[in-house]
Amino acid sequence: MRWVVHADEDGGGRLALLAEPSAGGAAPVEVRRVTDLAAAVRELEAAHRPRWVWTDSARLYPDLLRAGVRVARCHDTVLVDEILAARDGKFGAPRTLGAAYARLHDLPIPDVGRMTAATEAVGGGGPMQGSLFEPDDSGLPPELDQLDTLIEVYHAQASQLDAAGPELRLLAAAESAGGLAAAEMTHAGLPLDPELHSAHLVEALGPMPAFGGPGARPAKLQQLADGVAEAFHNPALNPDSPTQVLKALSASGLPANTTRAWELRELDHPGVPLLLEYKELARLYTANGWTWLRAWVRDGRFRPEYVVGGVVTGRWASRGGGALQLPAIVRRAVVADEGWTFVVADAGQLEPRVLAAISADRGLAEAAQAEDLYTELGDVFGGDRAKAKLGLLGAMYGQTSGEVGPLLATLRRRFPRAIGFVDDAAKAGIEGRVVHTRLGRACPPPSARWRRLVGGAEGEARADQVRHDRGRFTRNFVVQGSAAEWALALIATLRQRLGGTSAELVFYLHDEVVLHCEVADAERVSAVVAESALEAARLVFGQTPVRFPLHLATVKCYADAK
DNA sequence: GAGGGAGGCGCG
DNA sequence: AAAGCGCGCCTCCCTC
Repeated sequence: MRWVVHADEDGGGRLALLAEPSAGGAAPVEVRRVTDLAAAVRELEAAHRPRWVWTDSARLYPDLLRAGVRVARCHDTVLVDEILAARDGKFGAPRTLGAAYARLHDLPIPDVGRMTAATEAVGGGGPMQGSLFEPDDSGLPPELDQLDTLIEVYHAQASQLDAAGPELRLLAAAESAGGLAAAEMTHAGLPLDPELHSAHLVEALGPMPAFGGPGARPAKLQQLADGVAEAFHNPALNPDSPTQVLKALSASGLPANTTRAWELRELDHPGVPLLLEYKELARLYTANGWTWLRAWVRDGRFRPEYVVGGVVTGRWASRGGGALQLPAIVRRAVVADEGWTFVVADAGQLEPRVLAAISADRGLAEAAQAEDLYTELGDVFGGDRAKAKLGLLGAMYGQTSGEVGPLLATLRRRFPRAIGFVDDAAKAGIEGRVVHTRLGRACPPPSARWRRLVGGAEGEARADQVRHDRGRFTRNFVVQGSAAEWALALIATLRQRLGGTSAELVFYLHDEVVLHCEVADAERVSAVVAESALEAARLVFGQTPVRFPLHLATVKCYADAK
């Protein structure tokens, strides 16, 4: 059963019941106008668990969640449109029904983007609007009925997915499930104790400065800054300024091309350790200090916004709060509620295992049956695990220099299909072709700038450079993107199977999920996660001997999971 | 004074 | 301009 949803601005909306595919016909069987959309969705969900067809979970679902309504399945039209558009070589359109409609009819893409929280906060909306909220930001021509148009676009997408085959249908369903999971995660929030984080900050930085603003530094940070200035005999030296630091280093006779930590560590000077410590703490202060805490943590929950498919490879991105870069020290303040615990699951060595699966390399697949793939691979390099890891990562990232070259030659000999697979992807990229993930997500075609540079107008070396840059990108795309599909399938399966437990998905980071559940449920939840991981592998890779072992931990504090 | 590129670093 | 992919977000610093 499929219900199409169009929401009004006032909590009501229209619902259209689609005919079963076997019955044929594109016209809805029934259309209802409701004044309380959340209540209507709740009722139909309880009675039928339909597949909901709507424009955009990111816009609609948070309101439903706030009203206490959850749904099992949906078709997210803008997410699916983005996948389909990518396969036509089109990227960067706004996530609106108008863009999907325009693409369907070969019209210019309307330039109506979603208003972000930030633009709303500063009173965006323009001088012509009577309210802060855009009444219609669909980007559709006003004469079109939005529900009818949504139905039309949905049918077109469904037939494109059917024509493309089961892999892409699976990707569309998983991406849509991801859209639901993302909204649910933001709704739930990651439990984070602000007092505890603040205490960690005081421990590292000293007390919070009484007055904010530029130049205000916590005590320990200021001491370090003073120490650096003194060591380089320059009282005015601002350690935040790479330009000034580089000058100071040079004045002290130290050879450095950049002020990056790895390069500074090579230098022998009393100011350098102070500078390194300063940089580390300054990073903490600016990225995850008290300002961050106040902006992003409310009522003991960190609530970032997730952008499903926000990375070209299909990985998620995030907006605000730096959710996908939470440093270890912040994780120390991520503590489960009283009587609750975290179940943290991360996939070990996901990308090389994915490579083994998508390339169907028997040798690598065999190694990928082991708990530690790199140790297993070490035999190839005389038992040297580090070499195995370096070589394989080099193969997936396109590294050729340094000691990786000879390792790669060995790997190529031993695992010809696996290395051949990424080599082929690199070759496609270099030649300006596109590559696809396991389930059919397409990488962007070369840009006009790329074609111009490859044309050679600016010199052979430059042309070579950009061609090989793209080769490394496509080489990695097939692996990273297929790994993202496994993770997406895990999320989709998990949220279906966690019903009946207290568990909620509260964080997701590329190859790692964090669930928050009652202590008594932890064992059962762990089992569900393990089963879901198996199911994800089956869904995405079919029959494969490759194992995707999970590292499972039940912990009170996120930082203890590692 | 807004905007954006560069440098830098956190995460996978 | 760190060998080697993908991001977000901070400050600095230059341009308009």
